[in-house]
Amino acid sequence: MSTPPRDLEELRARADAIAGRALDELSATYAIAFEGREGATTKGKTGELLERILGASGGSQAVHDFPTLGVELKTIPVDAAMRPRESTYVCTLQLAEADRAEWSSSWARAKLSHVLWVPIVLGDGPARVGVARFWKPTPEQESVLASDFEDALGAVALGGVEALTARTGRWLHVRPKAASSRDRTWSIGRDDGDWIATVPRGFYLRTRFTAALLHDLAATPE
Amino acid sequence: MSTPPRDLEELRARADAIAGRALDELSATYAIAFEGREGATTKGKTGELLERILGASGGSQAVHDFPTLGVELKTIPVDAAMRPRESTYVCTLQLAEADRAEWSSSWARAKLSHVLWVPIVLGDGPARVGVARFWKPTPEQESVLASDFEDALGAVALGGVEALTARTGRWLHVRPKAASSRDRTWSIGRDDGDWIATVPRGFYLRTRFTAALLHDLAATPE
DNA sequence: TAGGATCCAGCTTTGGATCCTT
DNA sequence: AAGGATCCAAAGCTGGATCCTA
Repeated sequence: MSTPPRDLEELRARADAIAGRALDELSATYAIAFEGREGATTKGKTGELLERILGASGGSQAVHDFPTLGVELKTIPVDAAMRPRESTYVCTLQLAEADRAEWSSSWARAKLSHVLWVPIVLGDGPARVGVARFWKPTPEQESVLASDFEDALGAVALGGVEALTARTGRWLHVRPKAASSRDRTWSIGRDDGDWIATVPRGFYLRTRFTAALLHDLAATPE
Repeated sequence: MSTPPRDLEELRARADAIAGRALDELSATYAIAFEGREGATTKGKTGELLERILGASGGSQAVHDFPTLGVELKTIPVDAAMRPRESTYVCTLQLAEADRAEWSSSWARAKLSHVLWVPIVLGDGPARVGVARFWKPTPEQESVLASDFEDALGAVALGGVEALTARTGRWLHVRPKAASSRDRTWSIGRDDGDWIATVPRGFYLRTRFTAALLHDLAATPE
């Protein structure tokens, strides 16, 4: 809908311009279809609406939402106290390449290196856009994320994909990511080097991490 | 049943002697009545059994279990991983004296100053005695306990007993302690200085504290 | 009433399952 | 298959209620 923002300031200005607006009002203003069923924010629709309003590229390629700025857009549903209700999807885990992957060159790291967090405030009234904030991980934050990432891949390398559960990882963890649990992709299994069909997985940020992050960002001047 | 132990070494030796023994076997050996209903460890019975086996004074007076040693006995039910299932009772909160109480002279502090923790391991088989360990709070631990204690009494002093909930306190917190919620004792209420009838309360150590504590003790040589 | 504690309904968190679009 | 995520049953935790004995 919108053209890509030329720079960070333009992106920030666009985000500021929609802070406080209700989602259904925005979809009408920008003439973008947006129907939640029964008033619930529906799966993925909000993210796509904000992408189009802010001028993100969209599409399924493995590039940033704002390629020229290297910035990723994340809409995050929060309650009135700015606390997220859910974990946040980061990207797919390439199980077939788990033995070769490294944090430093990973798509997860690239995505998380610069994020524009756009809270979607779900309170008593209609869902509204909150105050957006840019974030880059501090060295301390990144070292935890890196260690979580490597723990996950290490688990697959050592014990096969069955050894990797959603319990692994302090802030970044791995969960199924598929339309159905019958979906399958290929991974290394437990029995030495055999390949097995297994459900696809994705990386997610735990709620306790994004909750602390949003809290910190709200307490910090821009 | 047993005479009081003469010193800490004798107490330790008695505790070591029963480590690994099943509770019903011990009750038979020592000829002390002990019936759980349906195999569950029943309220208070286990503590009383261990008191008698180890030679604690028993009774309801506000003195240590081993008065000459200044040691308190705490039986604590744990799972196979030495994780407690429940919070641990410390002592009654004297609501009527809440405005004058201080940690340094409190019965809570005296009780917690030297504890013999006796795990009761509840796993697949019958309930068994685990490896007992002595504990004295480190200065860091005690400062948290002191601050929890003072937060609790401060809440009563400022806002009345209604302001004090089980949410107050990081490690040490306050909960009802009565045979029934109709039981009553006297406390300061919210409406300035009025005394109101309210349910009696006790201090408890939260499970997350005793879990960390047992974990640390198990990892530490004697 | 104090001491020995556990019980258990309800709320919260966890983590596997699922939905839609390109 | 990748990207945008939320759904929701079951496990875990919290904290008020309760049981027994002296």
